[in-house]
Amino acid sequence: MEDFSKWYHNILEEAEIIDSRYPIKGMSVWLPHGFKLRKYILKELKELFDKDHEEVLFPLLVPEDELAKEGIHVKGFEDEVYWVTHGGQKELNKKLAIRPTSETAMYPMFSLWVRSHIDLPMKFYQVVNTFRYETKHTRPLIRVREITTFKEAHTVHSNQEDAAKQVEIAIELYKKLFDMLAIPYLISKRPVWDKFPGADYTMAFDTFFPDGKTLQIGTVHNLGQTFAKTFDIKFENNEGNHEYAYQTCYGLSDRVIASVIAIHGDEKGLVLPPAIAPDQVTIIPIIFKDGGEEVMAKCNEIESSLQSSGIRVKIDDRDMRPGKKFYDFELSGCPIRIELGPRDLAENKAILVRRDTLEKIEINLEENYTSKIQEIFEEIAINLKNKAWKHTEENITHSSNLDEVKDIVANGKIVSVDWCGDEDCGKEIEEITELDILGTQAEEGKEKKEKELDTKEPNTEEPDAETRTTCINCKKEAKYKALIAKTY
RNA sequence: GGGACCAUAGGGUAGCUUGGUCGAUCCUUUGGGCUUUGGGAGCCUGAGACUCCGGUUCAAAUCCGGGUGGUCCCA
Repeated sequence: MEDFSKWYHNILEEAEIIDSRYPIKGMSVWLPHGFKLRKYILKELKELFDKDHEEVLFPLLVPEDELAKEGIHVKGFEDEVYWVTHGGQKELNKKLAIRPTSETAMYPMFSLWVRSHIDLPMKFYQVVNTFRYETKHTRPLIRVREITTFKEAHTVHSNQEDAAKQVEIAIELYKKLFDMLAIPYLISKRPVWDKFPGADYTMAFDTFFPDGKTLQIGTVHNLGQTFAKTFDIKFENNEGNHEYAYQTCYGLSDRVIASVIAIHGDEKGLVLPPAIAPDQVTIIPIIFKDGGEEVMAKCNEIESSLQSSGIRVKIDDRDMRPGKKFYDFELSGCPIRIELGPRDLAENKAILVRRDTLEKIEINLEENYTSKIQEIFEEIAINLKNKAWKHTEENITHSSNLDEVKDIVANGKIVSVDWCGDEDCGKEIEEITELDILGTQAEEGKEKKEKELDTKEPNTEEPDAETRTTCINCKKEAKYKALIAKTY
């Protein structure tokens, strides 16, 4: 893409996703079309989470003393917190923080709720807005001061293993969501210096943007007992002793929506996976002076037939020429359009065009076109996913020469390197390359290798020598595959 | 954290260097009317802007300072 930044700002406006002209830095207005897109993404997300989480809603404001309780955590956020200091003209005795995230709002309540191991696990989530006083350049839906769509889940467990397991469960949930959205992702364990403030460790999802940068689109944190100790979240175990609970939390934001737009969109406009498209089918009547009523009648018939199968349909009956409607259809990202004019009516057929390939398909209106359309939805979803993954995978390069890493990334790629895992060495790598280590993929790599070994003949020659690698920087034994990229 | 640049109708722009001829250009958008509809129609007739605050000056879209908002680059 020539100038991604320009394209991105443009499409947000033209496709009526948001209006970023709201006069406060980093805050925008969701427009009807964007709001619907957001709504259908949230619908899918909630369906996933409602299976074993409870949705709740906590207040926006957090008392100063609660926010300040967890030292490491507050340090990570203190420069970004908005404060409510006045009620009317009167200055408040206790300042109130506008949540930058809700740990400190929720956990004092968790302390009241958790009594016994029988209460555990507890799994909650909420979708709310949060506020962060970003000093860097803001970017609509990507770096904002009001995160309007912050999905945060918080779980409480009676032992370490369950918390660790929950991290894996959350990762699987996120995978499902991103697969549905056809968004490719790289999962890695964030370096210790880049984990969530207060967490034991952070697992992160990054996606690859058309401009060659990666964007963090989801994180899963194992909080261990840190917050439980700070907020006194204790339970009585089955031996009658009191123990601190183990916690996890994991979040998603507007960036998920940004990714759907940025990754699938093209020069003509949005391209949306059918599951979340505000309109799934647009019917465009081609009307001439004579015979307009018959055409409209047929369009209405198709509309109600599709609607009865649960498909979201719109008839574009605006008083304009069809060409303009075709362009609008392409801009909006609607997966399928159906053109119907007098010529088609005479033969009882219609022209169907799919947005992802712009391929024209003739459908016979006497046959079961509804199931045909469902099939095409499937194909579009698969096509978008394959295309996006292919693009991501093609842009990951392995390197064992630190000097070339910077250049490779400058060419818009992600580099995977072998790394020892040492903090000082890692920071040195970041300094030399002037880039970020996204994280390590030890687990995935190991799994892959095990699989490969399984399929090989049992007597292959010394796999140890093959798999032994040295750190790209310090040349000590490498324990991890680390990803290096230019990040947002 | 540091730096550069920018701000003119809903969107994109010309004008700014050298203050006056700006009653502000063009494209798009948009109200009304006629006509038209298989890829952004045409004609007629209307509508719509100098980011805010302060300064310099006889005179500011134009020069100066600040605020706000935006874009990009570097750490």
